[in-house]
Amino acid sequence: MTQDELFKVLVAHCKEYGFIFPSSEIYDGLAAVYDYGQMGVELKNNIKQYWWNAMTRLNENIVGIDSCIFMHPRIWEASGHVGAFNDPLIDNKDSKKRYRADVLIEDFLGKIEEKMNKEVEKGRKRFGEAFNEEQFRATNPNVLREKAKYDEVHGRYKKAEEANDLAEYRQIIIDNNIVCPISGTCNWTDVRQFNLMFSTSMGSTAEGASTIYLRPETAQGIFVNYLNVQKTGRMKIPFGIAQIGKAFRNEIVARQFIFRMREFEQMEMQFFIKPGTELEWFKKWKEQRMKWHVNLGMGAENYRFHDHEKLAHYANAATDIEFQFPFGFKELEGIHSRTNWDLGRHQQYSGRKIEYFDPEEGAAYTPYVVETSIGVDRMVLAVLSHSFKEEKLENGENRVVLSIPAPLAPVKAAVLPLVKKDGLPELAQKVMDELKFDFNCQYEEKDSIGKRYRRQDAIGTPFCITVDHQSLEDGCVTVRERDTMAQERVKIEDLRALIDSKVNLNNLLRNL
RNA sequence: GCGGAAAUAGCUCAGUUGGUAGAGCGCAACCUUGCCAAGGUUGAGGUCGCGGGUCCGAAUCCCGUUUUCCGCUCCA
Repeated sequence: MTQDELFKVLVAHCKEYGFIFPSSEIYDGLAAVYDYGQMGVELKNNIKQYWWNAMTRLNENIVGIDSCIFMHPRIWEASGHVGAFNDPLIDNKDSKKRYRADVLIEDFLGKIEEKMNKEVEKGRKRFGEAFNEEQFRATNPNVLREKAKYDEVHGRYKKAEEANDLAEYRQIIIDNNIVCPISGTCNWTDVRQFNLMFSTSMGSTAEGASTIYLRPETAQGIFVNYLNVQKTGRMKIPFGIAQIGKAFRNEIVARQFIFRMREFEQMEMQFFIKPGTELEWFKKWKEQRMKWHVNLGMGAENYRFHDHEKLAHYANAATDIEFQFPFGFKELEGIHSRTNWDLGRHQQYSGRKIEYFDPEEGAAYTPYVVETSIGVDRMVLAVLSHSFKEEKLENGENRVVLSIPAPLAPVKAAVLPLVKKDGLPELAQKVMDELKFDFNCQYEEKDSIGKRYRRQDAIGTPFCITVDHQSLEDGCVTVRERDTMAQERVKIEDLRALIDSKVNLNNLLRNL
């Protein structure tokens, strides 16, 4: 089976066994929106708990918050999202390629500059020692011609940018005969604005309503609460604030199942530090986060760092932790050294002083930030795609099993009476009562025992506990392990400790 | 958003040159059995994605539309 086919089978499996459903399915679905089902939500909650506890319990200097999706609109101006999340896009009708209109124009300006520089180089060669670049640029007709063109286009471009004049963008492209690099033609569509932020209005009357955005990232909720947390929690630098929450991006194309959704969930931690120490902390968090991933036991070879060469406007170092998904190595988590850009901007836009008085330094500064940001849904997909296996058994039959790391498994144990008579269901219910407070358990008495084992394999239940006739006499049950299918007899009173030793999240956390 | 392909029962699919839908698995109840997807009986479940059109008659032909997949494009 190719990776492509495997992915399709996985998507079908997720639906069939109640992990992930297409949203609004009875109304034909809603593009790139998915709902978590009865199994998916358990898996997702376990992942979130693993992260939350790793952050807030294992680090005394990291605390959590839960900020709102609605935030003051000015926050998104300060963060740069209002500007940068708005791309003017244009399509070439012949090649069917889409470009950012502003990038096309900027590339064109770059080419003019190149031409000017070439003329200057020619002049330098011709005049040798006597060459005066400034004078040459001011007098050479070839250079002046290009310069005039550049100034004209640049002027129009800047004006259009300021006014957000989409028609003018297109006119600039047409007037200068800027062609598509693929088709070589100038057959362009209109320029359209794509706002990647969802907006809605707050206020119940139309007149009093103001436009607000659904947050495109959870990070800003942390930054705007920096002062609150630092002061009320008496936090001392270095310290971190963690948050899990929904974010929304109006992606032009959202695909690959839950890998890129329009509504998604993030787990972000912003770590506030002294300026100048950011690269040291960046390195530390890179290591820490990789350790958190590898600790799940899904194979260190399935992860890698991908350092960014082109950095975002706010960052002075950035890397991704990539995971080997069925469609290749893709970003799972981002770690960014965000400098003091965000806090600085909020200081500027809000007018509030956002600083930290460092007693050791005897001075105040705006803290630097190292961010770790991971997609919950991507994590769910990583676990599911890695765990999904189709095995060929000795008897020639196939078995579908989800080898989910036991502490993350939705159901920890299934309690199964071998037959539904002779008092076995009653004893099995007692076993359920023994276990249900500590673990998410399922009770099943329908169908043959083998079939029930397979059903539990398909949802990744680590343990099946079978109550048989002998159990009535010796108080022992059969514990069947998911991955090896090995069985052992265990006393009912020892079950809790045995299961706990394998599924307790704290065992994972202890290794961090 | 563009191009290509697809949509029939919960799932996987069949359905011939147009004649108002079938299978296997699954599901529910009961009987029999009991350690790796057993057997039997009975039953529920589909106006064939949606909306138009052609036709005496459309799951089937035509147009539109929605959704999904693949490829572009975009991706802090």
